[in-house]
Amino acid sequence: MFLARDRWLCNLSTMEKPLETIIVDSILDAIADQRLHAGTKLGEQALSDLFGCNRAHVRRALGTLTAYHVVDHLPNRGAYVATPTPQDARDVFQARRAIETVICRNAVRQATSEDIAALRVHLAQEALARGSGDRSAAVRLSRGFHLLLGRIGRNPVLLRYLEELTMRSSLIIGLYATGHGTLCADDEHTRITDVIEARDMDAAQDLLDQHLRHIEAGIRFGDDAPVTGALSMALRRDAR
Amino acid sequence: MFLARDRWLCNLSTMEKPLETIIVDSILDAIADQRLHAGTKLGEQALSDLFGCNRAHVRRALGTLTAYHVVDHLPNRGAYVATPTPQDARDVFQARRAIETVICRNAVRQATSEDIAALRVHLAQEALARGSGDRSAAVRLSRGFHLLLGRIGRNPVLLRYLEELTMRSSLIIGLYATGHGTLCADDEHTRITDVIEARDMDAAQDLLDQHLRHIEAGIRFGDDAPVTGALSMALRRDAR
DNA sequence: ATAACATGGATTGTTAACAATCAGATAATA
DNA sequence: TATTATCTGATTGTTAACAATCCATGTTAT
Repeated sequence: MFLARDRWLCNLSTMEKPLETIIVDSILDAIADQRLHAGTKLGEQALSDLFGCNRAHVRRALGTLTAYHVVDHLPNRGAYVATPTPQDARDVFQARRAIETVICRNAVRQATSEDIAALRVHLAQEALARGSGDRSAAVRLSRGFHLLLGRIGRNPVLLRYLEELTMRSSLIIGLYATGHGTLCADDEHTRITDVIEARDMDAAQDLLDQHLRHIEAGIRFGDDAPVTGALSMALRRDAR
Repeated sequence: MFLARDRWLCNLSTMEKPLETIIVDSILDAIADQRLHAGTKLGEQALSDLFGCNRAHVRRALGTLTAYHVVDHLPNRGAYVATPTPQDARDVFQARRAIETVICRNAVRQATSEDIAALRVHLAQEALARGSGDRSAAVRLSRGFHLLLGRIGRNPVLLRYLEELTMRSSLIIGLYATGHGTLCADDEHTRITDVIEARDMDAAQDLLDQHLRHIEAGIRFGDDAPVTGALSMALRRDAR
């Protein structure tokens, strides 16, 4: 009895996450922030050195990232940050429309006043980042808005898919987005929030659908080779 | 040169899948067929003996199954076939409606005559299984119909989610389904196929949505403790 | 008799050494 | 010179031994 309680307090105090989760989240954040570009190799040794841990842990982390389809795993060759094709991009955005419209309806139905307040706070942060011209922050916060909506919707299944899809979207945008394009139509997030607060379910669904179509339309495919990372797919023989 | 070609031919002839995939698919099939019930422990030693392989392989297979949310992994305690709660069930079916309605529209748009033929063949098999009263075959084939639809829709992202959701649905139905309930409204599959062949997108979407609602309605929650497996959660101290 | 406490066996988690494979560089040959 | 063959260093994949944890049984004390 005492022992169990002590261990519980200990876990609470140190609050140590499982090591694998730390690695996964670090890589995911680096990709979302576009500090890790598509095609860069994720060597096991390099990562285990970086995180000061065993190679087996890195290996498991890369496994879950592969399951997320955010890294490609080539047998006997290693793990690379995925390089989504234009068709991948279309599929991802269609899936996003399917899932996020439902999430949006859930959000309208279940949003508390605290939820609305959280959305407002987030919108302010987005405006700030936009004002300071911080591109990677803008991309990260844009994703954050959609994730926040997903959390408000309170369907863990849909939320998990949304996490994966927004991650892949970050990769896609990093690869294909135009420089000054309609990347993050800022006020659209604001209007969506307004409509959610007004409890207009259909309007919210329509606005979100249009929002996603705008983002997808702001991506230009196929013009030239996508921008890949330092140790990139372009350097590998099978990527030509 | 010769060596490479020989190895290729060898791989083609034996067609040996990666070992981990075999384990995952075996367990998945056993769950879909309801030969593995919710709550049964999946011991690493037992599985490595069963598949005649290393424990590390089993460990990775259990990892991907955990990612699918089809097994729960309790640290230092092992892996157990997941026991979805009624709330899980509602979330899963809402996600299915969100995804499968879009898949259905894709199917109407892209179905070839071969696709329709494949659907008809599948319907015949379903009718056969129903006639012979083979319950587990009926469940498996019912899932197969939805997966076939997903393949016809030709969106790999949505298809992957559908695979996971139908798997979890099999678990849910095994746990909560009523004995003689409206488990698999057989003719609904037929009507959906008809409407797809007639290229009526809206009708197909509506029919599929209703079909999923019927399945969900045929599940009774909360009456008494769900039916768990031999070495079940019910036997474990924290499951009471 | 019941509750707290130790002990043994089994199971999971971790680590490091070993084997297999691949990419790049060097050398050989036409 | 261009092409092929071979070799080497590095990286990934596999295996088995070791450590830590948990569950169940049996013991002791109140």
